Amino acid sequence: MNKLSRDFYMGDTVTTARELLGKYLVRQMSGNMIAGRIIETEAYIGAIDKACHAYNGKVTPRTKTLYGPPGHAYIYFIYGMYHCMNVVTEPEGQASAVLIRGLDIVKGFDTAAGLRYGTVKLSPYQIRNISNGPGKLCMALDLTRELNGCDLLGDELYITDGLPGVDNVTWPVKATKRVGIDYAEEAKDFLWRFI
DNA sequence: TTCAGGATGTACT
DNA sequence: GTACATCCTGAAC
Repeated sequence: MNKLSRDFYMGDTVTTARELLGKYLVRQMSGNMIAGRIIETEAYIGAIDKACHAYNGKVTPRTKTLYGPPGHAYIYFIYGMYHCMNVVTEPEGQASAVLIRGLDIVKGFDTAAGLRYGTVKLSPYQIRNISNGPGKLCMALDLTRELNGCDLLGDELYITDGLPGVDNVTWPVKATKRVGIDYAEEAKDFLWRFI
């Protein structure tokens, strides 16, 4: 397993979004580790994307991280109760990021279940829904604003191209329209969502 | 199995 | 005051 390098995040955001599929998001906590395969992403590019919080050079306390150097986590609070996690891409000064929308938990399932539901005994319905959405995966991995701006080349939260004992899986990549952003007008039609 | 409605903090008008 | 990169619950098919 190798951590993805800073260079990986430096390039084009849409390309990075596609390449993040199948990679592993790893969360290290005291004594516990949770890892999940990335199965769904979306690209957000501040300069030209009305859906992005930082569209047209907007800077707010919330979006500040987006302008920072690549390879950092941008975690924000939405709808009053949920978090979403992005990976900051492109060089410092470019407000671009890849939203992680879906994960397949491959390590530390019980720990993730405890964080998300408060129990390790889950119904099939709960197992299916443990991390198949941006808000859900943040609950399962305990991603909060505490980790906003966290360096993905550090030890607490990072992304690798493989894990010991876990087979890499590949499957056809689909590019689709993004969801939940109808207000963004023409930007909602960009094929920037990858499954 | 799908659907409508509510919860709720932050940022922007 | 309004809208938001969401999810869960409960009700109807």
